Amino acid sequence: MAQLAQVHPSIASRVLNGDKSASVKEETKQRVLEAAEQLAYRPNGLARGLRTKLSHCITLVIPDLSNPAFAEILRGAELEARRSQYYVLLASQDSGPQEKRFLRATLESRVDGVLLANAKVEDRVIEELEADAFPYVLVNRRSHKASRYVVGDDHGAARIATEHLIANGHRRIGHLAGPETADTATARRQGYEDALRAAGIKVDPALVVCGDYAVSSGRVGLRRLWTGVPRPTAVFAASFQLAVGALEAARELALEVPDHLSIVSIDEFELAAAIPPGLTTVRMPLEEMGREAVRMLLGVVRGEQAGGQLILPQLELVSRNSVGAPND
Amino acid sequence: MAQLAQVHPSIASRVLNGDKSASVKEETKQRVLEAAEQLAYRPNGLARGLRTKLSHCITLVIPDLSNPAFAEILRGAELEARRSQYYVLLASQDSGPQEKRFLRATLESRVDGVLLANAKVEDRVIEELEADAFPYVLVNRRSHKASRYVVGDDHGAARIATEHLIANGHRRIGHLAGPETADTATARRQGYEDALRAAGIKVDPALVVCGDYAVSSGRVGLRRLWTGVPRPTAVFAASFQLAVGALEAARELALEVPDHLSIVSIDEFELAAAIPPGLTTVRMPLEEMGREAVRMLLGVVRGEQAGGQLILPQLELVSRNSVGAPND
DNA sequence: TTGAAAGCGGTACCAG
DNA sequence: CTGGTACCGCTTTCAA
Repeated sequence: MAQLAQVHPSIASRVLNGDKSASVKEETKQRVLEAAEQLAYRPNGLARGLRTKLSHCITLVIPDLSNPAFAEILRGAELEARRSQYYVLLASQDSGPQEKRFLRATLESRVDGVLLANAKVEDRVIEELEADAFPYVLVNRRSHKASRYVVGDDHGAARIATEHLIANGHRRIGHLAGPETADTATARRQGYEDALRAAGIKVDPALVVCGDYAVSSGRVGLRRLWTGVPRPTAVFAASFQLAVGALEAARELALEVPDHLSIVSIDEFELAAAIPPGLTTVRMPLEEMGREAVRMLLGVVRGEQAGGQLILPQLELVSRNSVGAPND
Repeated sequence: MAQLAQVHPSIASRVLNGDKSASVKEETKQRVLEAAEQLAYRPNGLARGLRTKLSHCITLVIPDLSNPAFAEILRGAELEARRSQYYVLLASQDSGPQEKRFLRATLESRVDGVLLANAKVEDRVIEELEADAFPYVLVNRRSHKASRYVVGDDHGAARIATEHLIANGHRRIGHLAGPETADTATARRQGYEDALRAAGIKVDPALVVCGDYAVSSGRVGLRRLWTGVPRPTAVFAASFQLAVGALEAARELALEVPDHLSIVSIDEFELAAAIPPGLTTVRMPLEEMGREAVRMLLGVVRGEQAGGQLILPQLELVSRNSVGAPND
């Protein structure tokens, strides 16, 4: 490349990197640019990375690819990364002994930073990252150990969902909660409880079932709620999958939704419309979370920004047909 | 690292890479190993890659993350890559002007190979890859231009689906086909037609609606089919999303499934059980496709294998409640 | 304004 | 068996 332009490699480097401080004769610059164009020249990323200590890659750790919420986050992350000429290296956590494993890439200095997306990250891992001062950002997960995270407004979303039920006249509102280990789940539960209290409704622990975010949890959860006392007239599900499971159980129980039971959930997907009778949801800004997390991470990598806690406010109630008035 | 063990870096390298041909005194070897352990030493991947010309990364190009089928493929790919100490770099095609763009990584010699997963890859791209002798494998997509691909048995799956309908007594079977530009779609259509012919049923083009693989296509497609002549008693949808759309339309049309209309589709997901009345599907080995594609790709990278065409045979009819006898 | 040289952190191929 | 050395392809500093 350099020889085609008949210049020294260092000059080529300066030109191609748009080094402002370097002064290069206009004619020479042109020669370089033309040569580069002609050869469709692309500098070797590894060599460059070796020299500059920047790999231009980040890792995204994701617990479960089949969860559409993570697909959204991933998409946002990839979009934003690309805008900054960064690549996203994927580490799905189900691919073996977690722990250090997914940090291998960081240890090999293959990546400039890590995004931890609601992974069941051990606090220990965060501490280590923190101790090494290695750039990382939590996505969709808070932690008091972590100095940087990007999350949605889980509390607010849960409030909106619950208030929607209350506005429709419900008083005995059940909650299919996510795992107690997930702070998204606890925040949503908080929001649910706060909405009830704000409406002067007593919070009844018997109306809350904890499980994980999976479809099967929603199924058994709803059965439990339905056979319990008091029996709810509406249910707020902490995740799309939980709602799907609940709907499934309702069907098995021959319950009409929303006539016998109303259901709302968090996280909006195209499929929510497809499942009869059409699931009412609260949209969380998942893609935006991915974007913002990358933005924050790259800010840290570039040393422009120490990071911080970002709570994305955008919420939207997507009203369909799974909510109606209580029937008793 | 080398200095802790008090050996020359080259020795350390030999030991750590388990170079068989090199002879190293047992004691020295131990010293190196201990030092490496103690420092939790990980060689710099970039430096190593620069030297060995192997980045230990591959790119996976995916058209659309929100399609669960690709999530499955991705998962398989990631699993298999990890087994071979490889990293997967993600390039979702919706992230901007495609074309060369997603090949940037290859041009920067950041990756050792590319997986093209049913991307709407221009033939030109394939030709280029071929011309450069750059390792690549098509996944879930055939092309006569391509010397290597891994696909499922689309034709067979379509046959199984259609035959299932026939076995249930249907004769007027409609088909919601995928885009004519996708060879998976054409293969499925072929399978559908062949199954009909094998059963002595005349193929009627009026019973086939082409669209894309999206939910909305399924909705308008089913409406078209239902209002057309002849009116089908059953429909074979070429994708899960198409089936979802069809189910949606059926609901709008107040059709009972399967009483008024039977539906089968290809691609098995957990959600298929969740959508009333429970969608009967034919499972395609998506995860396996991802795995095998990576396997093939790495074989090529290592020069052990020229590649070839791999058609994964595993198919499975997952019978639920969306298929019944025709009602007329 | 340009050229030369060093070096990022390894690996590979020598000679000792 | 071990140590030296060159070099992968680029950036950066310094001298010309």
